[in-house]
Amino acid sequence: MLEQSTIGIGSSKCAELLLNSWRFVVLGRKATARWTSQVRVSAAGGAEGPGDDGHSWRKYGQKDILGAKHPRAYYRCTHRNSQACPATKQVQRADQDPALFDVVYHGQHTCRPTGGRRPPTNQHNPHAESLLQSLRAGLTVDAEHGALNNTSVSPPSMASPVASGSNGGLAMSPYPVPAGAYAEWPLDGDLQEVVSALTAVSAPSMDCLFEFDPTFGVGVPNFFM
DNA sequence: CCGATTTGACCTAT
DNA sequence: ATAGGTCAAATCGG
Repeated sequence: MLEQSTIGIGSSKCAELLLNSWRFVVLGRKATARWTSQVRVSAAGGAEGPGDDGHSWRKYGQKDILGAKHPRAYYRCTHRNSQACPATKQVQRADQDPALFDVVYHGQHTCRPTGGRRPPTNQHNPHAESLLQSLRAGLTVDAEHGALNNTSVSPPSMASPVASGSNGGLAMSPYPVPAGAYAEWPLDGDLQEVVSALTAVSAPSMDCLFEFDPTFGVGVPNFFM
């Protein structure tokens, strides 16, 4: 189900996830990063905005940004009131490519997707869990503690390199993915692998899960699904 | 009717 | 004063 390939993992780390017709390029954040993460999302086909990332958001504002061609939209978790979920995100269309959106996530979701009973988020492996959750949602989280316990994860299974420089990523699915497609994301086991691979790649850096080279030329791990 | 979006005003840090 | 972020009333849509 999950077919992953990693290419030239070097000092430049930039993860690119291809999910159906959505492409996720995970960028990095600053050293002081807390729970924020940048994700560049491209909507394949003529989709209008980033797809559903697994959470329900409510837009609460929009601003024109200096120097940016397109306005930035502000969203917060729909369950902010009901469950005091602090998660928010900002979405801004990239200047050059109108099909690209930069999405910045802030905070972790503490809301329960389906009114469950266990305590807000989990206390067990905040790191692993949130990472998984985030990956599942199509984003990534900046590690704010170097402690990103890669301890509990299995050894990375770096697949053999694939000459990918090519299908930049729209080939898989010609049409936009309907909401709900996320239900078909890899199972935890697979995600674990992804996570471990990613953490392994960037483990050396304590502040950032992913550091990225603005000129993301080479050494880009790719994960295809 | 109710919840989400729109939009200008308001707030705050630089 | 300016820019970025948020509030909230009006509006929209199911």
